[in-house]
Amino acid sequence: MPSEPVADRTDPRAARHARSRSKILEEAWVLARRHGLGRLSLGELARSVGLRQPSLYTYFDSKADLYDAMFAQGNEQLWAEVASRSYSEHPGEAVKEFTRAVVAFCAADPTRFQLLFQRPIPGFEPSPESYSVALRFLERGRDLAAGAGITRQRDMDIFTALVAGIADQQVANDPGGDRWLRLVDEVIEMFLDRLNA
Amino acid sequence: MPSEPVADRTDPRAARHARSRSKILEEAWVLARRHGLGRLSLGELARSVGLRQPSLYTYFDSKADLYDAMFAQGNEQLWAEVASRSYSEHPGEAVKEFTRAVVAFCAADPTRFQLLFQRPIPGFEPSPESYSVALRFLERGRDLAAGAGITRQRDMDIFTALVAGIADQQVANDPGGDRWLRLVDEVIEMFLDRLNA
DNA sequence: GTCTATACATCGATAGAC
DNA sequence: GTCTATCGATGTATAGAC
Repeated sequence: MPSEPVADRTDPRAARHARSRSKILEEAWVLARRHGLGRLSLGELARSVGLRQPSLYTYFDSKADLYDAMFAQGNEQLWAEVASRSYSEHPGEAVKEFTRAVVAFCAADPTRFQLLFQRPIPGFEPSPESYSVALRFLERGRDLAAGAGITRQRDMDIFTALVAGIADQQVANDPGGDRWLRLVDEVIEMFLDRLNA
Repeated sequence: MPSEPVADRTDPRAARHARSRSKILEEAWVLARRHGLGRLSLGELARSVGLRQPSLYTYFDSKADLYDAMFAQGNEQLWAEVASRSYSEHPGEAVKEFTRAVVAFCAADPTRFQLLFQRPIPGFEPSPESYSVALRFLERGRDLAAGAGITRQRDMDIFTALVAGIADQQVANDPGGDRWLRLVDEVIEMFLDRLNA
C-alpha cells in the first residue's frame, strides 16, 4: 500500500494511523454497498467518518489507492475464511467444504464479491501487492482440488466455473439465503464422480 | 417505455424519433463499455451524438429511463439470438446448443452481460415492460431444459448455475476467447448423465 | 425537437495555514 | 494530521425561447 508511512511497527503514531485507516476502509464498504462501487465518493466517505474530504489524502494517495486497499482487505478476509478452517481428510469432502465456504463468503457481501471477482470498475487494476493476497487463495483452492483429482487445466476450469456459477446465482437471485449454497454438495459430487468414472 | 410519444406507427415523425432514439441508445452502450455502467453520463452521451445534454430529455425521461431502455434492448438482442436459431430434435443436444448460444452472447459484450444478469447499479429495477422481454428468454430456456428432463426446481437451479458459471468465467477471465465456451458440451453432458442415472 | 441558460449539487485533487 | 479554501470539471434536471 503506497500511502503507508514509514514507521516502526510499534510506533504508537503508526498504530493510530492504521486504526483510522481501518475505520475509513470499513465505512467505504458501507457506502459502496449503498451506492455501488463505481459511485463511491470521497466527500461522502470523509463526512461519514467525521473528516473533511482533503484529509482522506493522508490515508490514501488517490481514489484508485482506496479501491486497491478495499480489494486487498476483501481478499484478506477471504483468505482468513478459507485458511482458518480445517478440512476433512477425505479429499472430496474437503473440496465441498472449501466450496461451501467460498460461496457463503460471496453471498455474505455482494459488493465485496463484485470487487474481488468481477470487473465493475473499468480501469481499476489491483497492485501486485494486493493481488498477491488473491493468489494465496487461488493456490489453496488449487491444492485442495488437486487432492481430489482435479489436476488438468481443463478440469480446473470446470471447477472454477462450478464455484463461480453457484456463487453468482446465490448472490444475484437469493442474497442472504441458501437456495444455491445448499446445492454445493450435489454439484461437486457430480463433478468428482465424472472425474473418477 | 414511458417517454415514447403517442403517434401512429407509420407517422414519419415517429419513425424519425425512433431512429434517433436508437442511435442514442447505441452510443450509450459504447460509453458504458468504456467507463462502466454506473459512470455513464448524459452530458458525454449528448456530446457523442451531436446534441446538447438537455435535448436527451426528448428521448428519455430520466437516466433511469435510459438504463431501462438499455436493459430492454439487451434482452431483445438476447431473445433474437436464441429465438432465431433452430435446435436439434435431440433434447440434450438442444440444451447444449442453447447454452452455447447464451454463453457466446454473454462473452460478446461483458457490459451487456452485467446489465442483464448482474446488479451493477443499486436502485435500478427494470420496468415490467422491459422485464417481460427477459421473461420470454427465461421461459424458452425452461422449455428446452424440460425437454431434456430438467424439470424439478432444484435441477433448474443447478442448470442456471452451470450456465451462469461458464458465462461468468468466460467473461471475466477470457473475454473474446473460448476457454470456457468450449467446455459447455462436457458440463451439460455431465449434468444430463447425472439426471438420467 | 433543439437550443441557451441556468440551477444546484457533487466530483477528485491540490495549496498552504495551523 | 487536520483544516479552510479553492480549482476546474462534471453530474442530473428544469425553464423557456425559437
